[in-house]
Amino acid sequence: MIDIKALKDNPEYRAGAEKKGASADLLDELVASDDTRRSLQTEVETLRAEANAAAKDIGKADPSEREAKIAAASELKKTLGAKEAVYAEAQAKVDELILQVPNPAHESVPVGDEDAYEVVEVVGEQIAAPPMDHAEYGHAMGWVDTELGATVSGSRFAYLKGEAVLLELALVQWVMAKLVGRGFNPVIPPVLVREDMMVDAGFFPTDRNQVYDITEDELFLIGTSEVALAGMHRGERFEADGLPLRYAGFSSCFRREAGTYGKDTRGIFRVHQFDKVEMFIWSDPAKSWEEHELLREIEQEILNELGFSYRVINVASGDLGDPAAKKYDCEVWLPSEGTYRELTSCSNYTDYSARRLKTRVKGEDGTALAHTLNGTACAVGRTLLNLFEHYQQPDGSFVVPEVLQPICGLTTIAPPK
RNA sequence: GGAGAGGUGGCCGAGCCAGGUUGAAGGCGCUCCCCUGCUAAGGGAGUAAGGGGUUUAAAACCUCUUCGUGGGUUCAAAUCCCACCCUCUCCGCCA
Repeated sequence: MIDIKALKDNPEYRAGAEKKGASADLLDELVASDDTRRSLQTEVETLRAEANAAAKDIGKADPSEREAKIAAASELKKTLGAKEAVYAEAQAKVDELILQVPNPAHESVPVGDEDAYEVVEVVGEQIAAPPMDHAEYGHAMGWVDTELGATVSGSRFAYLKGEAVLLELALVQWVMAKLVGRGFNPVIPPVLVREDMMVDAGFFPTDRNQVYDITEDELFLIGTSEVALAGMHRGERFEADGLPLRYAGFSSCFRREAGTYGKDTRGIFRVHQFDKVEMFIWSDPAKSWEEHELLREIEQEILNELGFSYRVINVASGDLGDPAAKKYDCEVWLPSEGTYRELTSCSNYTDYSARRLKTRVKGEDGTALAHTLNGTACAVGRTLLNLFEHYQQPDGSFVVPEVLQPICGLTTIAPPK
């Protein structure tokens, strides 16, 4: 949720929202309806103050005067009720409009649609495709069984088997240890959450059709542990010197992938269920941009140590999504497709999410909304399939990345028979 | 799943049965001041959050909302009624 006051008073803030595609008409209408709302609020509150005073007066009044005073107060209540109805309408109008306004983009975000991204850094070479693409290789090695997954659960589900499981566990262990070393608190959150949590985390109503709904129990499967991590400090007020708070959540993630029929159908690139280590930071508003760079640095360090070729892009304003003021995507070179594909990303939501979560920071100049940031440390499934291509040898054998070897106890894995 | 108890300010905890000077006693903590050679102890004052308005250099002031959440009754609700959520204890079941 955005800051209406800033929208009204701060031209830069407004420009940032327009950069994200919010129309001038929408913004004008929001500001105007908020003005109306506030003047109605004053009227309602004045009436309410009168009614409160009248009620107190009755409590103190002599019994003989009570009846007349009660009658008068009763009339006042009717007037108040009518005004309240008008106010409620004005409030509803503002609520409806404000949810349509995205978090203003940071000044460093390139303006434009999806293709207007800015390449921040390119690491490694665009290596040639190995004999088998990730899907073929996963199947040949007996690591990924999408057919069985489809039989048991439907399309976009898979069984992960054999050494791939050991690789996954090693990846998670390695990444978690790294994050703990960076001051992150490890968390395994619930994967089922209530509706209000989905709303507060900013996923409902916009992404409702992407989320699995457990109707019977009124619970929803999270698409990322970000949802549950955001819930850890709802309504709290931090001391500024207690920040930043950094969490590393590990969970399975569930996505309906509605509207992606025919897209990325090979292997486990796009599946309904995958595991992910997610970073989440509660920051002092004054320091969130430093934290954002930290997230990028960690993501790059992970990619570097896994030996991937990749590039980092500064995502363009039109492709940011509502909550992010700025987002970096780390796209790994996928040789079989001859292109860079997104593996991790990190965003600064500034106060957009915290406003709904009501999470504040008490600092020297009073309280302010906290800033929240999140970033992928390791999307396990996609990392694995990138490893399948980067570490596949010409003879079909697989060399385990050095950093994972001591954890999973494997060095090379024999080619498929 | 069955039975019971309970959710009040940063924390503990009264108030609820008998609705009205209770935004909430008391205590702890915290802040400031006094006292004290240091420390400890003692004395005094202050101390909820959020929204809106007026004004200011800053402050101050007015007002609304909030006693788990959402409704209801009433001139008036922490207090009465309804629904929901959560926590705890006991029983049952169970990785």
